[in-house]
Amino acid sequence: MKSASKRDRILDTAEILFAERGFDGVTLRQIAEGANVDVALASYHFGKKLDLFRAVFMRRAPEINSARRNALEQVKQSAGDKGLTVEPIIEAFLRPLELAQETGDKGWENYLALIAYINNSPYWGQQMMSEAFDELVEEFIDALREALPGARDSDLYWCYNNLSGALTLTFARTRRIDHLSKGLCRSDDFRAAYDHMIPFVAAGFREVCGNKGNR
Amino acid sequence: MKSASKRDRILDTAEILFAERGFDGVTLRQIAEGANVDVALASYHFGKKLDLFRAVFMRRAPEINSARRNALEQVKQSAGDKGLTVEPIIEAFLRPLELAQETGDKGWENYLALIAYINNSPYWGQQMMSEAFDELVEEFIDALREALPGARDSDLYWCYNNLSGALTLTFARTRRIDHLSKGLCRSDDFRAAYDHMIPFVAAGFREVCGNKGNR
DNA sequence: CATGCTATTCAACGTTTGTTGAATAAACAA
DNA sequence: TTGTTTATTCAACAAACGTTGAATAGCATG
Repeated sequence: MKSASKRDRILDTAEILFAERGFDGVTLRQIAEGANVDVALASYHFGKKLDLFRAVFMRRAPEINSARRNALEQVKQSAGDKGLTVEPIIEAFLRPLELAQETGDKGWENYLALIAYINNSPYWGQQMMSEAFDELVEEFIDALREALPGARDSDLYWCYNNLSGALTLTFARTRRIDHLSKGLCRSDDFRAAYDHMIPFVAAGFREVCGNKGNR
Repeated sequence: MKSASKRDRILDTAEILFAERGFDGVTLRQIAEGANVDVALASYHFGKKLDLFRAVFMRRAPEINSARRNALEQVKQSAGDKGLTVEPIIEAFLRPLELAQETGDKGWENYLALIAYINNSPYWGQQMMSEAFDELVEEFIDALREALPGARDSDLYWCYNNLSGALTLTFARTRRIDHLSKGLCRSDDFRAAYDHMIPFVAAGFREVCGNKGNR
């Protein structure tokens, strides 16, 4: 991170700090200090503090979307004319995030923690979330509708809400499960988190959205 | 809220604002203004800002715990020697919160939104969460272990994590599902949220924690 | 009424905040 | 080389921050 441009170092540091402490919990001076840069430089490159936050948020969103889109496309092709099933769709939605978290690039871990922060903040940020991700989410819900014929739309959306919540808490890596399980589970064991989340969520969709025969 | 003591008005207003904007997003002066009270009064009653936050957080926790404990006790008695099953346990864990949100007392809605905020904040608050709720959570996990004989402990904890995430997002009432579903679902329709969450989560537990025959 | 205790306000403190305009350095074009 | 644009620092601003100590009011108990 030392060799990156100062502009990028500001983004990287802001990503870390915003993810940890939220928008209001971080000062521009802390970001500047972490990036080894003058305070005024953040304003020069990004404008207001909120604009910097937005830049951090939008930087990695396209990469997530394209990874997910590719995975979904592959699931559709594999299914062929046998028809779509629930679990592979859920997997296509979730696994790209696990892979991002497992790259060893701490930036991705921080970014997803930032998403967790925003996704649970009612006051602001929802517009950013929708702008960045909703279009592709709709495509996944379309696929699930196809895999669960006869499902009510409202049921599908409520199930997606449950999925989103479970995923978000995993992003946050709060270490609460570490404490609760007395070390048996670790918040940063992404493999385990997703391996449990995927069948859990898939079973929930099948239960709530009918189609109980087709398992 | 006008007739309540100034001390209580501070707590009520702080509850609203902390839930909306988080600890760092709220100033003592905003709280004082909302409560129609001098700034210094918050410090007089509660000490530091963090102590006020803690007071807000701890105020309603016991009531949740006792409501949940009663519900769990009733489930155990109803089960008798037929043995515990998953869904009633989940229901005992969740329904008391729906009831709290449906009392019409906005304070409960705000309080639970505050919980959502803390539960997804990695930086701090986890100690408060554990202190307030973990003891009873353990009792619920014990009950689930009994209902799912042969389940691995780690599986139970990961499933609880999924449950906790889904519940938390419901607390937050971010209105994102409203937007996504084009008004078909509403974040403040608690009945619908819990009616979908309970079977969803129960199915997830059964799927992941084995015991697939006993449905 | 006087006394003591709690609740509340007032005024102010030393910091820290986000942001800006001018000054300087670096990179690049002609 | 110049001149121009971009990147970066410097210094400073007014505003807002949490917190405190002293002053005032309310309200009991004696």
